[in-house]
Amino acid sequence: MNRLSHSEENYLKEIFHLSGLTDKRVSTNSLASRLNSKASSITDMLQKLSDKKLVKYVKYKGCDLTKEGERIAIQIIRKHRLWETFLVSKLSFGWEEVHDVAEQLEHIDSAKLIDSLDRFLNYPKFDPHGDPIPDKDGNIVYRKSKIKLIDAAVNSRVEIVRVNEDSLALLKFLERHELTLGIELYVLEKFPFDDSLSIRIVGGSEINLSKKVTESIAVKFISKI
Amino acid sequence: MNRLSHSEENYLKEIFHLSGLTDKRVSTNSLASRLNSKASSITDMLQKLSDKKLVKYVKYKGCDLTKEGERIAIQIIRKHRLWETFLVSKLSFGWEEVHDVAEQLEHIDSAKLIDSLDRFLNYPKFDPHGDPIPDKDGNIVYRKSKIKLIDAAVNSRVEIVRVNEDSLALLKFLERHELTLGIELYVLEKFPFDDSLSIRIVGGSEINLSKKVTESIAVKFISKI
DNA sequence: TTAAATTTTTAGTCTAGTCTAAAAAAATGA
DNA sequence: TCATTTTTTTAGACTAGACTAAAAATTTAA
Ligand SMILES: [Mn+2]
Ligand SMILES: [Mn+2]
Ligand SMILES: [Mn+2]
Ligand SMILES: [Mn+2]
Repeated sequence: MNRLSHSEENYLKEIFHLSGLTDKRVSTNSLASRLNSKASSITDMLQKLSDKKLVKYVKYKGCDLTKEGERIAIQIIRKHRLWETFLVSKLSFGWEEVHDVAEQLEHIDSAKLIDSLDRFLNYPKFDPHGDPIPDKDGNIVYRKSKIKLIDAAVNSRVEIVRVNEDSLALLKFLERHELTLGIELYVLEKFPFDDSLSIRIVGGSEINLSKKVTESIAVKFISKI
Repeated sequence: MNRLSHSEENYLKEIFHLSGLTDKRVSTNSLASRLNSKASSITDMLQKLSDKKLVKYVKYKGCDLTKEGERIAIQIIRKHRLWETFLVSKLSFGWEEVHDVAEQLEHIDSAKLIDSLDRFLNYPKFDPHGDPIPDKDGNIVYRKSKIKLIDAAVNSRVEIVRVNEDSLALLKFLERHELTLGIELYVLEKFPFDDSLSIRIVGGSEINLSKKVTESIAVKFISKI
């Protein structure tokens, strides 16, 4: 297979992410908004990727990845997450600073480089936001029994295992309030009025979190309190 | 200044290298052959870079860099050489494996990344081939009193301080014969017939080196023997 | 000094990736 | 159901960066 352009790689990656969420066909418009481009551009590219047998595309019916397309998408995600991990753990970047650089680094084409980096980092399983890092062969081990904080039961003790990396502002907010990976929380009370949630950081202070925040944090259950 | 394309950055870098050698105007054809493209493409790009005030271009008279063009070229070279150093010293790449990957990595746009990398590597002065690494401000400290092996005097002891990285085959040849940076040699005899040169590695074996090889190695004088 | 060779530029074409505007298909809902 | 709205595709245009072929300028050398 010929080398793909950055643009083609970004399409494959985004199709993977979108179809992972819904586990079905990805619409032209949803891609357009994620890729910050116009629907007509998406249609063009889907036709090209379809010719290359990387996506299954049916006019007016959206697309999904072929086996080969998925393989490539996963390798790009692997690179993205390994680079993010490198930036945080070796170069002392903050977790809110790594995504944009990783968007560039993920397109570097060298199997030897990425496998050496993986070894250098000691084969990390998760990136700085708690997302799983696919291995060399494309296997992804998803964390089992992980729920959104918004769905956690009142009076439970939980640990933050993953945050949504899409928003810079969210990551800064979380950092500011010490809501980082591995931190444990008590879920105190839910407020139906605005769907906010009060938590207490174990050994720390009480905070009221908005729906927008509690939807973006994933936790694992530790115990009842 | 707007972000430059990979192609524009490669032009600037190559103009810098070519004008460094001759310290005068760079011809269209010399650029074409170094960049593996056609003279007409070079002309187009030079006109564009001239509009952007990155090169001084006079029709039919070649070009050279403006202050700003040179500044950018040096930053790209800094990135290239820091990445090569990273690959060799942290990821155990061989010195013949790093150039192609660095050609990609040099275009990653993040001042924070490159300055962190510099610190992580402990501010290296030279890359794996012995070329100087420009600092953050673009200062380049060239090694003083460095001569080509071909010009070294018979009966002198010298140390290898730099090799030409352009040819993969050369780097492999040198590796194979233990002719790496820091290695010391006795210059034994010159053979006018084919301009070859016999050397002995200090504590090692005698080797006859072709003109092509001795032109591509730079050494520093240690002592008479 | 001028004719021939070489180098460089111009003119025109191509592809990738994007866009806008218009047309067509699909989904919605009264 | 069928008219309206929404989504998607097509048609046509643009830009960056490359190419080939032909024209123009420069250099070489007889
Ligand atoms: Mn990311
Ligand atoms: Mn991440
Ligand atoms: Mn190099
Ligand atoms: Mn080098």
